[in-house]
Amino acid sequence: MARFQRPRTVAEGVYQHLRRRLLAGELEPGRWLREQELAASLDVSRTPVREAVRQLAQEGLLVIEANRGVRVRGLTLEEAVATYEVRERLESMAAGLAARRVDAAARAALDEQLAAMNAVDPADQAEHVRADDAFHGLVARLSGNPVLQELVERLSERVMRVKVLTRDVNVSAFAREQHARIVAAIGAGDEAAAEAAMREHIRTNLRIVEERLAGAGPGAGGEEA
Amino acid sequence: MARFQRPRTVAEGVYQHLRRRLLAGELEPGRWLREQELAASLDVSRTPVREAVRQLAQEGLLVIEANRGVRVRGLTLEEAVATYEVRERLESMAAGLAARRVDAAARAALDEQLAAMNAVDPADQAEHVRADDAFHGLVARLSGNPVLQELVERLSERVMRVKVLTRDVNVSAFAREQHARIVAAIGAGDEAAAEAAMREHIRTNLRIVEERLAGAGPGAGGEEA
DNA sequence: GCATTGTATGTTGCATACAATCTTTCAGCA
DNA sequence: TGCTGAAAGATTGTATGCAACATACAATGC
Repeated sequence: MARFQRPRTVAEGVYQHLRRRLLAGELEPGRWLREQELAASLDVSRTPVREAVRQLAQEGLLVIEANRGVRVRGLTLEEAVATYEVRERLESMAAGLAARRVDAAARAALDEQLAAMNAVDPADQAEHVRADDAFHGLVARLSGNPVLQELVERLSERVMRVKVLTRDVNVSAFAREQHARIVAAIGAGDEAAAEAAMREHIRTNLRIVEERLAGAGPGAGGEEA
Repeated sequence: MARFQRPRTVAEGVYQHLRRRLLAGELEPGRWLREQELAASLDVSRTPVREAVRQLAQEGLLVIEANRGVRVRGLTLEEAVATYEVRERLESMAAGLAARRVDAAARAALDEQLAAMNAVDPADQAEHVRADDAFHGLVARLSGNPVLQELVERLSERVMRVKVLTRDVNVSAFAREQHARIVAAIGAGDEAAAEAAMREHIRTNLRIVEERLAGAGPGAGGEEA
């Protein structure tokens, strides 16, 4: 069928399609994906499918095994913890930089995003994950450091994956308060406070993820030899 | 001719070939690369060339322009500074973590790498860049955080590119002393000292890059609309 | 003279056919 | 019964042909 309107290229359409299904948790970890099958189901040839798959593999969502196929990548507890540890450093750095160079437009964007997050239907898990990701992406963008922004966005895919696999939506009033504190610190131009607020926020989330992953056992799985 | 021994796949061979030429500064920024021409010169088809080019583009070494071709990406001063700022955070984090979990094997590896760096022929610029990159990669690996390691390695390509384009080999005795200090701090298990030493080392390099890029004008260029 | 449109060209983007490689299975044999 | 090995099957990896797209330039109408 292949009805993607937005993307200019077929390969990009396939990429977005697969990425969406992966981040939604629709394709469970460990599952085999065959290029031929994907191509047939999307009514395109193997070539653009292959291109999309390679890109997703490089981003860490798929694992290519030589002459064997691609599998949906799982997440170990160690990997999730490692991701959050790096995230803590990068995003607190971004928050600090954003506070240093904040202006009226930045404040408006942050307030708007904050309002959008609070307006999300509490039952809509996927939408919450998306909104939270957009908030963190905005902070990264406001840092003014494009390299930092790129790395944060790259990690955000794994973060979304962690959230989906652990069902960590973190909709609590506590999370809202942390978000508000981050926005306030950045808006006030208080670099140290912004860094600290972001660090605390991510540490809180890490604790939640650790609890759920540890409680659920290996859970996500899919990383055998 | 296509004589690559190591890689198992042709696409990987093309990738390594192009990557090497790019990091060596052989392919100047702004230059157009045509798939057909590359394929013909390597005596392979366009398919693996295309795959390699896409990967290099995603890594930030090439820029794809729709239906027009790929260009070798240039580096602006802002981008170089942004890269080093992020690097400072990530690699100091890595040094600290490495110090926290250091053991005999790690000490041996660090000493060995340090000796290898000091043994490099001072005239061999490319070898110096490689050895320095290997040192930083080793520290990242010793951090024990695979996500951190991956990001550092990803940035290292741009770092090498910055070094080649600015001809920053930084062979000075000062740099050697900084490397030694980093190794000593990690070996002693002094987390704070290791972080500080790495931070200082990268800041020094940033200053050198800034001077050279600013002095040479836009220099590397190649980022027009 | 200027703007607009038509056309030529070079490049990527996609589809299909073929080759190489790995896994698995099953027959033969100790 | 367990083991070796070869052949078959399945999947990725590569090559090639064709179509679509973007740009540049010439032609035409205003």
